[in-house]
Amino acid sequence: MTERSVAQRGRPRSEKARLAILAATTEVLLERGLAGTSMDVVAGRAGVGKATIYRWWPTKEALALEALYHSWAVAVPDEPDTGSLRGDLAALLLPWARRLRTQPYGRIVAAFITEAQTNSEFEKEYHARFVRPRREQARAAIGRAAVRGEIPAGTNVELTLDLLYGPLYHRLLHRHAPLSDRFVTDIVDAVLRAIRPERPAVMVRARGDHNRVRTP
Amino acid sequence: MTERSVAQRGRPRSEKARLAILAATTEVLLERGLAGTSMDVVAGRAGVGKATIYRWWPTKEALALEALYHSWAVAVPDEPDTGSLRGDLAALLLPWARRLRTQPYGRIVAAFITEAQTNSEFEKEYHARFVRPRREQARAAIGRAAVRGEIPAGTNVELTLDLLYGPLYHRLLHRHAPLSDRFVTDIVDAVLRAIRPERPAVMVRARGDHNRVRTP
DNA sequence: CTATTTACGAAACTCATAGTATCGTAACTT
DNA sequence: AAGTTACGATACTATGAGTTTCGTAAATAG
Repeated sequence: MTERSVAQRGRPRSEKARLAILAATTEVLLERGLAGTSMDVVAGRAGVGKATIYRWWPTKEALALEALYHSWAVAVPDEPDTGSLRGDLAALLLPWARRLRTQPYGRIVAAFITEAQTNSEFEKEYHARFVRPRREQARAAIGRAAVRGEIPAGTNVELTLDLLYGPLYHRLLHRHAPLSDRFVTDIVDAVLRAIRPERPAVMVRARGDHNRVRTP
Repeated sequence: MTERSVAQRGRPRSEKARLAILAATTEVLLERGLAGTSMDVVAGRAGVGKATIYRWWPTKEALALEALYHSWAVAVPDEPDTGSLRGDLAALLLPWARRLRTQPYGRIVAAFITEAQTNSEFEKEYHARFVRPRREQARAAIGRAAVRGEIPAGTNVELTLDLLYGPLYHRLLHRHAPLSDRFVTDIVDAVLRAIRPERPAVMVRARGDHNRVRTP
């Protein structure tokens, strides 16, 4: 989408302007939310002309999406394999929850979700950048747990993912209670109890790791 | 907020106009979403002047909130007591999920959630009308189950509520999968497994009702 | 019946902002 | 040096939320 052919003819795109625009956008987004972010303010703060922004991003929403994605692109945990599903899920969800509560990201995410309801191009990008990767990581962790025999082979994976992420988004968006570490681990524990084999083997709770649980 | 003193002096408020405004608003909301709903169109379709709308509602968002609430105010199940937590929760969640999938309510709810992030007056109203009542009903069902001994007395109720509603909102808003009846009952079953006593008594799955489970 | 009060529909208005168009200039390739 | 593309600045268009004005309608008070 922002690709350029190798052999370019005229003046090359200014990388400095590009980064300034992304940084200014994230800044204003965090200060005022998406609706409160005006393109004139972004252009002014980035020290560029509005036309320069619109040459590379079709809409304010597309710019905002890429800006937030860019600002989050630092330090992605990437597939922690702790040996237990509990550890893997905590490793995925805890850092995410921690970042979410450092700044008012909730209203930006809410605005993205709202935009995605009406703008299918935006929806595609939003899912590709913010939703699918996280689900894939959790799906992989669940897959490893199934291979280890830690959970039944027939586990409903899609349901499990929704049970994990649903409550997190719920609190992020409805703000009826904090996204605390405790909340995250409570969700993980609850989901593990829900999908664990019916007749729990000997292993019943150690609150630490549990290795190898055989399902009948 | 729309209250009037008993002894009124001038021309009384037109109930006909009020209902026409609410109906037109819901109609346009469903057709175009909140962002696509213009006050001129609502006024035109309701056959009223814009000033009449703004005399009774402070903003478009406040009007939209009341309009959707009003359109949903018909047929509220109200505290089903089926005798089992599973039955009670299904009775609460299934009709809601069914209504949500009959029309594009998701984008309206998304817009409400987004507005609530920035407008605290709106947030208060949104919670009072759309969030709190449903949570209260589910909380009551969980309370009855605890009294019956169906679930442990120490159950984390807030967590349980988020485990129930979170996944539903998640699919409503992210639209990665349908809000099917099956999904709803799967959530309920999973949550019941999660909060059921550790050492499951004899009762292990009947997919029907299960009455009275004694916790050690 | 008349005066007073409040609501009404219509229409013109203000103001903010997303997105476009124009312009003169800068930075690159051939 | 010529051609091409990007740049910042600025003026512009279009849309829509919310306000104001106006003449009129529906009620109450005396």
